[in-house]
Amino acid sequence: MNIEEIERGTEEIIPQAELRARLEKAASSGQRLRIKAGFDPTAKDLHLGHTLLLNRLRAFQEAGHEAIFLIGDFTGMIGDPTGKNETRKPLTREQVEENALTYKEQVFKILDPARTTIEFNSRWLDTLGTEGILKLAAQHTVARMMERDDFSRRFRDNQPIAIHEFLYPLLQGYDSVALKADVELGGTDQKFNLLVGRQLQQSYGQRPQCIMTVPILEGLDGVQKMSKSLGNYVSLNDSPADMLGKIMSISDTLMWRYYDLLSFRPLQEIAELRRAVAEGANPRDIKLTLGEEIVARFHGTAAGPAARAAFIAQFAQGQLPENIPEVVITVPEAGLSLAALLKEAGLVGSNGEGNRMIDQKAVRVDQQRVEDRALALRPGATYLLQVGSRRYARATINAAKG
RNA sequence: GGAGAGAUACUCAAGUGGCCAACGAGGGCAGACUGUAAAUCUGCUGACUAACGUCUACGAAGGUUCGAAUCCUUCUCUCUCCA
Repeated sequence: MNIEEIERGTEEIIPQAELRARLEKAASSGQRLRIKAGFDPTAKDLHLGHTLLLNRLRAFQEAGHEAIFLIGDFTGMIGDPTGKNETRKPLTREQVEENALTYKEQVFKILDPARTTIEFNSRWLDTLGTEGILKLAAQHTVARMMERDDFSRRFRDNQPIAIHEFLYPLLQGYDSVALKADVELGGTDQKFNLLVGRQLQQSYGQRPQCIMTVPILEGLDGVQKMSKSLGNYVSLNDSPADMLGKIMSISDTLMWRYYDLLSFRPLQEIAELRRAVAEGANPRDIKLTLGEEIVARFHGTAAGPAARAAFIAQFAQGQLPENIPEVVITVPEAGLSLAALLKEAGLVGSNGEGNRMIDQKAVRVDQQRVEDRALALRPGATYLLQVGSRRYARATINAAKG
């Protein structure tokens, strides 16, 4: 067993000595530890930020332990208030179930199915009942709840805090009781909730879990955390080209952070890459290597080099991308302005935006820049439409038949 | 239960009868420069329109007015203080 591999990329382990002792004991006795990681099915698909946790889970699996992938279908209907400035909108049961399904499909891109148990916390929370809730709520005080940074901050800033939000950490902690978790993983923003789990297990007569936190991955902007709602994320469902493109758009500084947190390369190898850049290697190429590794992880080993080659062809050599969407546009007799065509082709959201893009020299037709709003495209032909450097469409224009 | 404050576009935030499609900042998009970098500079950022202009939008619904984000009424939601 390799403790370094398990602890790699973690932010904090509480208590570290105990975790190591448990791991060693388990290794010698052949016991499988129960490693819990909970996911709130609030988003439809997972992004790279989630994978930090999955990578840790996988590391535990490789050491022979059991990963419990907990889908918070019940708690998802509350919405974890962590890190939010405001109360989250609750999800309906249908939404939660739909999202949970897509989760299942995605996690096995990283996890080993043979050593994974998928759980839904509605299994025990549905039947907890009012009495159970009261008993649970009696285990914690308002003062301790207010220790949590986002609660105290919201309170101080006169932001509303609903009572049910206090229940969230308790229910999450109760999950650990129900699952008899040995270790729970979470982002650093989960530390409070994870600690509540420790305390609750003790209250319910169990050995408290060890907790392990992983850093919050910064999004593509390099400032805010990666999240779907901020739009700065790389989805595991993104196409290879998108995935690589998004990684290429990050800053050089952020690239190293991504290397540290996302790459599976040995730390020594990463240090060598840093040295290469310091000695004059183009950071772009190093970034491509990172992107290639990530693409290969989620789309298969062949996809990585393919995406890299396509990227170089399109952006370094200025060739057209593959897979340009094809659209057929039927033009009414009165004709359509170029802006309207762009809208029909799905490249801009409105005619006004289309005209703005033309004014801003962002529009190309058949690779020729267009600055004239009144340019008319003749029906009966196919044109390559382009807005900016990323939006392409091949539009076949037909005249309406009278 | 009582008293007071507040709700403005993706976010923060100015505007207290016409000059408001709404100052400013952030974000986003585009252009220049590049490595699709980052940083920087410039422009744009409700819809329809070639344009004049029209429509929709300042928590919701009514009302006053030639004219309302702005005034009045009711409602919804939030916060503060007191109980």
